[in-house]
Amino acid sequence: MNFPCEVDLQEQCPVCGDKVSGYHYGILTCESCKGFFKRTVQNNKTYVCVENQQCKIDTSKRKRCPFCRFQKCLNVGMRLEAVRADRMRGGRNKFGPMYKHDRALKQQKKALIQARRLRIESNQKDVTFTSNIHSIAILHNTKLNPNQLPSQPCNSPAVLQHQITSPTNWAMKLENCSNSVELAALAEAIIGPHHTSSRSISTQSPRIPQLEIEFLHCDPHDLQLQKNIFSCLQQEQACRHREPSTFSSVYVMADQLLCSIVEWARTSIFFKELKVSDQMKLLHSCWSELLVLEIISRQVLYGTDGGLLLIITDTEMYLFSGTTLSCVQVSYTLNSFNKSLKIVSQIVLFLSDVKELEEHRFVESVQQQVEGALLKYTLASSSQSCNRFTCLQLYLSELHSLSILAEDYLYYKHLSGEVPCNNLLNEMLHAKCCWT
DNA sequence: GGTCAAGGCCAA
DNA sequence: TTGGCCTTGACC
Repeated sequence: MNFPCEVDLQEQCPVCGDKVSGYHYGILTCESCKGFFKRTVQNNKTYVCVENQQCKIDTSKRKRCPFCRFQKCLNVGMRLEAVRADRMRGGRNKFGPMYKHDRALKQQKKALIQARRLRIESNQKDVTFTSNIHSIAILHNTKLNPNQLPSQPCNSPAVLQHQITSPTNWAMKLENCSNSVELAALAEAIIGPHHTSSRSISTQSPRIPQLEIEFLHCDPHDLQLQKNIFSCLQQEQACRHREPSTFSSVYVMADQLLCSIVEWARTSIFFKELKVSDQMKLLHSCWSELLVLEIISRQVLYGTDGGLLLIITDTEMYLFSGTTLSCVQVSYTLNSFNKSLKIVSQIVLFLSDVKELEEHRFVESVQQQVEGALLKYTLASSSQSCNRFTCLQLYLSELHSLSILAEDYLYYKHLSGEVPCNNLLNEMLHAKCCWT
């Protein structure tokens, strides 16, 4: 992952990049842009751009074009209604709770970055890979097989060989895709063409373990996803000349879910506006969180009673009950938010603290808009919305922890070569391998 | 009483 | 006109 050596705690004004002095008119800005926005609104000023209305605004050029500066103020989220018509001084306005939640979220974000950095440092200090590996499994009334726990050190010849013969670079292909159709074509190229249109899944597909069938039935509306998964499983069976193992089946499903997540992201509001390079950086940073959220969401929406459970364990088998409990809590909490799950996904997508984004200010303003949207949704949907909003933020932290466990386990499987080849999940894990 | 986001003031 | 600093006052 792309982590800077030092997290920049000094906020920059999203309009001009100057030092932020506090919340002003809805967002964090510098004193200069605060004053500029206030004067413009209070005095009903109108400006004209002598260029093409796309002037660059930074600390040195912000005085040159007030038109573009004011447009940028509005674009990054400064609120006209926060300027008081009666010019009353002092006091608080209606944005107070929003500022409070935004601060809490930023604090949480910093804590997450810190935790992630500590974890990476901890991983780097470990001599063997098995000392801190965690396991993730999708179970259905079964227990984890102790044999599934890692036993191979990461610097073994087999692992090194696997790293050398890594799959083709999916990221480069993604960069060349300009729309969802091309992306779907790429996904098909990665997983192989599916022939389910002329065949009956029930008669022609490989023998799939019961738990995977139940998993597929979790989302009866997602037929295309089911077809893709069956197609991949058929291909996996043909390649290995035997039935896919339970783990391979789960891996294929996770990979296909990941493909659908990427497709959703690339066509979603805000994200599609970003440059492809920024899209890739964000996705590389949060794919595992989105994947875990997707799995939990499907569990909540389609299989809450006696269905599949996402269970996280440590290497010590008997320690997993506590984490399991928290995972179930996440599910039930998210259940009450099921209509806003895509907003939650947007938060995860844009919450990633990725440095060196070309459009980092746009991403920051989107973060605020998405958080605002979720707050509005919770305010409109429940009298206890403030508690729910705070709760959700806490569970986002839990989601992040779960995703780290999932990544670790899949990463180990990736290194040990136990996974199906040539897929998106492998590419993400291979990228992780290069970054850490 | 402290905090902090409003508006106001004024030198450059 | 700008932008740094000051004053104000609701909220905690």
